[in-house]
Amino acid sequence: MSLRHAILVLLQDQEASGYDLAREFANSIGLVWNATHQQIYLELGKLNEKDMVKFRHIPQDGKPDKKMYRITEEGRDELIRWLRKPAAPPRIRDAFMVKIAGGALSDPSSILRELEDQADLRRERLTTFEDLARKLDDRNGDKDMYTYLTLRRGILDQQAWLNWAEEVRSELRRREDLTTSV
Amino acid sequence: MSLRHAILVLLQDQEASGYDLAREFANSIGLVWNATHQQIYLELGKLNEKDMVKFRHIPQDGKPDKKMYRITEEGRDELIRWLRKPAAPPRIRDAFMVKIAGGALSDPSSILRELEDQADLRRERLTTFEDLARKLDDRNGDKDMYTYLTLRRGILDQQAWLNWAEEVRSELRRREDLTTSV
DNA sequence: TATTGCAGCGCAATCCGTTGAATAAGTAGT
DNA sequence: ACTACTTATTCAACGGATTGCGCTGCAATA
Repeated sequence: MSLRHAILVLLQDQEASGYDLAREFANSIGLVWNATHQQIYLELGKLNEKDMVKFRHIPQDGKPDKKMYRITEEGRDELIRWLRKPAAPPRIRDAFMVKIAGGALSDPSSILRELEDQADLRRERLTTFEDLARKLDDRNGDKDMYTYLTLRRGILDQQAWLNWAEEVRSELRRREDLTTSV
Repeated sequence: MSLRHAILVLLQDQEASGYDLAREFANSIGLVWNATHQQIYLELGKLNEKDMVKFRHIPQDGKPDKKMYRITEEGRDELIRWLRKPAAPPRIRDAFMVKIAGGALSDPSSILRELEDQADLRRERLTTFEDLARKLDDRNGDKDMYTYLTLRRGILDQQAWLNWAEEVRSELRRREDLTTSV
């Protein structure tokens, strides 16, 4: 239940609209916490009711009005309270891995096909993370260090995944060799 | 929404009770898909209504009766249909990482403390996965290969995490040196 | 001119998931 | 004798999340 806290973390640095936050969830924080715009707008409403954020109306011409949210004292208190207590380990729910575990039902070629699709995705992520990390390489402020470490987490994760994919390929090839040589 | 399919994968090999499945979710498949027993019982109920599984009553003396579930033709069809269509990439929701991203608010020492707790957990998982993988090292059947690959995924994942933790430690130390030398 | 996309917000229905508890009887340990 | 754990299933309540839909209006593109 910490979409809430992810939002508060983002609002710490700057005032932002729901839309802004949704974009950041699609990029930076999305690395560690996913959320859609509906969820975000809903949560902002709740946070507002609890006085953890407040907003000002910004009328815009042409575009619809927007609400620029900022964190309040109560919000910051809540965030700090949350930071203090230990986080539950993330629960894992990886559909693709379920497929692998039940792989004996599929044929190897279709597994390999999907593996490559997933690998493309990971490679893409890897390069974007690496680019972002390179820009932060002269990390000075505390804040930069923590975003750098967050990115490093993403990078190591993608690399581990890609290494695993390599193992899958060679195992499946090994198996093919065994069966065709019979 | 593929708790369903994870269950079907497990039922493929053997008839099992909800309780059995819950245990397997706590171990083997839990590596890639987490679920509690309540969820499993509920899902078994739904699967039964849709005729994707059926069960027989086993009265037991001493222990309460159990329901042994097995997969049906419809269940197998559904599973195969699902295996064919591409899996959505898993959504990431890692509370601890949210803390890191907002780390500038905490003090480094409390971050390090929690890091070590999480690292303990990962190390523990790593050794259990490695033990299981060693037992499968003469992997022959297709099925064994896929469980082996699943385990490898878990192993590489834990290792990547622990390597990252090492980076966090040295970064935080570096930072401490900088600030204390001022 | 029609379509697509972006910026910006929201509601409603439903589904999924979590928490917490209840029941029931055996077994193992202090 | 008391406690705690294991086997085995189920229910109720709540809150979180997802899916699908709706609105406005500008800018760009085909």
